[in-house]
Amino acid sequence: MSISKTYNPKEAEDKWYSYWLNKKFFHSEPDGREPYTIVIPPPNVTGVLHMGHMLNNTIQDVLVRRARMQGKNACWVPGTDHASIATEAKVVAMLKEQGIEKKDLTREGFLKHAWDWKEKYGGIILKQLEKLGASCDWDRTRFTMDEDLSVAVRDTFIHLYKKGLIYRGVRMVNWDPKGMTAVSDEEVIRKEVNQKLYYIKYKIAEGDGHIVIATTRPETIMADTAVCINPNDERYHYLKGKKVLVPLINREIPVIEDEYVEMDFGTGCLKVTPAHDLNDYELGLKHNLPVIDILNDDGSLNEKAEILIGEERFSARKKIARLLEDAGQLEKVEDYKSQIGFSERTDAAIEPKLSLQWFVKMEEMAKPALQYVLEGDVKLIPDKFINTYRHWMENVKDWCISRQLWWGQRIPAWYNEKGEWVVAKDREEAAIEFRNAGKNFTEITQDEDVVDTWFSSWLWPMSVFDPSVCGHPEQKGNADINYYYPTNDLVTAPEILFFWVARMIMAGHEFRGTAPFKNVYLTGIVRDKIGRKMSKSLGNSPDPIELISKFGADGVRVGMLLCSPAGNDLMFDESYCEQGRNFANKIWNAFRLVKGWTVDPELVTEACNEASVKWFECRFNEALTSIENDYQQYRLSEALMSVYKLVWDDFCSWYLEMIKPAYQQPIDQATFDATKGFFERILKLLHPVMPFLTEELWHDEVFGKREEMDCCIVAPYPVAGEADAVLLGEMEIVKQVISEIRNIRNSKQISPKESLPLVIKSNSPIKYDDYLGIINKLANVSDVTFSNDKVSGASSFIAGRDEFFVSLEGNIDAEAERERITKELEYLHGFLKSVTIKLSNERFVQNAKPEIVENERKKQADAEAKITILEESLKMLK
RNA sequence: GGAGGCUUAGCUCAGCUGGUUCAGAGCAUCUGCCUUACAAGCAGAGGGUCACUGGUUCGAAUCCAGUAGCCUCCA
Repeated sequence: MSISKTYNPKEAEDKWYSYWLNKKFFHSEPDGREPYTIVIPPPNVTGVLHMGHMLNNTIQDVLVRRARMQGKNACWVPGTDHASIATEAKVVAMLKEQGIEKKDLTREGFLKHAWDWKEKYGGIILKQLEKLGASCDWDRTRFTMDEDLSVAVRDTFIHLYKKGLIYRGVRMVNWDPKGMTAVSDEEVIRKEVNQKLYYIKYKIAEGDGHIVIATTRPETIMADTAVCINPNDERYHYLKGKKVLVPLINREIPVIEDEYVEMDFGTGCLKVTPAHDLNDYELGLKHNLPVIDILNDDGSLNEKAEILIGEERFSARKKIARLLEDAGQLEKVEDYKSQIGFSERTDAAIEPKLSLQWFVKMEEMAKPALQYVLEGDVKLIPDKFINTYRHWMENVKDWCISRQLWWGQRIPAWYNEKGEWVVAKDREEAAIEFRNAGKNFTEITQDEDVVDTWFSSWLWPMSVFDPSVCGHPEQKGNADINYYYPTNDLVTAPEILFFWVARMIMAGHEFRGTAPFKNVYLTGIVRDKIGRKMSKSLGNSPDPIELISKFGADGVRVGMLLCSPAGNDLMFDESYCEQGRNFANKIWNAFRLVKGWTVDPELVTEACNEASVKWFECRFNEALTSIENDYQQYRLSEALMSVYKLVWDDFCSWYLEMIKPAYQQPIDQATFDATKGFFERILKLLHPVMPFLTEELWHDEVFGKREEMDCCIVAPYPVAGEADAVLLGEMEIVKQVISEIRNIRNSKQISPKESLPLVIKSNSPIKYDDYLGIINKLANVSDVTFSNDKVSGASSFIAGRDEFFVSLEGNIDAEAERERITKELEYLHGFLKSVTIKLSNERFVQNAKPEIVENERKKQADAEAKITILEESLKMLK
């Protein structure tokens, strides 16, 4: 093994990742052990690794590795989703660069390009995950458009259609004019935008005068089919029953009344445009208004607009404003802020549009899905998300699942020439369905649209194991799904709680009768250190792969976890990774120290080494208990911090210093063996977080020859044993003594090489003899003597109930000493007073729990004892 | 506009069912150290009116109400 002064991660990372792969440690097959399963939230196949993935996958890997070491049959299933809009957009853009227009291609031709693209660029992200150390079962890698997963989607569609849970209808949908497809509510991102509010004059038909209407969308006036006033609005009573003329095109439209109109917004008059606004659409339905759709699918104006035909909607807006102004029908323009929806995938402003689409009824499916969470069968971590989950599930809207795209699973609906349809798995079945329904046909055509990507990913926890159960609740399923499902933990972002997590629960319930996972760990959003969301456009996101090469995968993993409380956003900063790298280096060097020792088998184990070993054993158990507790509550960052302190402070700074032999001196066998044992346990404890470093050290010859399969990745995870509280307490006092002596040395500028005489006046049962070696080694004392008297002219301090005196050459500064003691006395008197007041309060003694009162009495006694000691010391100084 | 959350040291966060003079951790800062594992280090130190105002209680960072500021989701 190299004796380099610093840990070099690169070498270890490549070496051990391929070793693990070769030995199939990541691969899982059902067996008699308890399973532990995670399915990866499938990243977008077009995606590249970003900080959100780093966080998310680090957490999953920690959970999986720990479960594996605990002897469970751990299985982490990786894969990607086909991201229909995003991928199609990328492929379209790529083709355009090559001078090919999508519209010139057939569906098959386009799909061939898309698959080529996917084979070439897709799945980069999975390769990147390997660099992070992700222990996914790569043999199980799935893609949402795999043949059998696509069949699952098709059969699910058919099943839900037959059950009456899928329907086709004309509804107002979110139209993405750039992607030329409908998108679901969840794919619309609302942003506040600076807009203008145009005040437009509408002439009153048959009479004089006009009314003024405020709108942000003047380009839609040609689609107006009414003007609406509030019936309680006295200003407009004169308009009742009248008609007005749409400016520029002079079409007559009625004035209607509805309390929906807010009297104090704008002018109190609302133009009603049922084709281009959701609320207007509903108003239109209520008042039986016609619908005039003036927009093409790409967002340009069509012939129904009568003017500006072919003009794109935003340039049309500007032109209309000018036309209105020229016609004297634009009263004024105001600045106005409002929320506008944008397509998550293309960032185009969403156009509310009426169209014929396929929908999933959500209400019925939402009910059981809500129950799982409310009853705790699915735990959300942290649980503050339960409220939002409930709110969404109780107000759920139907899910628009059709997409006007080619990349995805085609909707299994078939039409005859009359436009009548059946739902069936293929053309032959469709023909049978038509015949059964008594409908004629000469030709059958399949629906041109595909289903939403989420309509495949909601099946993910089932389809990765046995796609054939999707759409077939009667199917028992194969051995895999019966073993791995339901999975244990899902790690994902809160922003997809509804459109993914909730729907997976629905699908799981529908086809397996259980929720697909037991715990959902919701990570925060990764922000930069000034709190901005990391994004490509801001350029504030570090490249994860560069981070790994800079700090090592282990360092980055530590860095991610250090700043990631569950459910809270994290302010990421590279310095966390630096801290992780430094930690790795610390462990590396501790190992170098131990490795460098020579053992003398003849050497008798000294009492102080024995005490040190006993102490660290207890300390390890104590820490492990608290670490386990943290893990159980998914407090990963705290678990890591406890490990960090156990290793750095307790093991390196205290334990190793306690047992470290003098320069070039040998160590005794028992202490050395114990230390090696501790080191192994520490490596195991660290492995889930720092897999590479720990595996590297695990195989060092210091531990003897390892069998081929004897690897840290599968080493049994430590189990906490007893921690002797008395011993732990005593060592705390010993450590305090050492610190005090170091302090005296520090403040008096005495070199560490100069040993100091120590007198102990012990008032407690602690047997300092056992610890003298330790004190001597760490504080460099000589001539330790026990005494029943105080030592005058010495620096003194109290640890526990015992007094310690360090005589210094030359006189001590009596004045300073007096001041120090006086200060401490002041504090103790104050402390004692507060305790005494408490204890003399009858209501406290009566109401407080007995153990708390008892504790107060102990505090009182301790304080009194200390005060006595200090007062005596003070007298001696005078 | 509706719902929820947050506010503790310079920064990022702990603080479980109120109970040590309870105010904590890590990082950063400051002071000494090249002490043969580690300067990516060692030994120490300083730093906070627990957002604000009231209330409940023997006792409040912790429970309740209101105020302010920030964030998220929904309309």
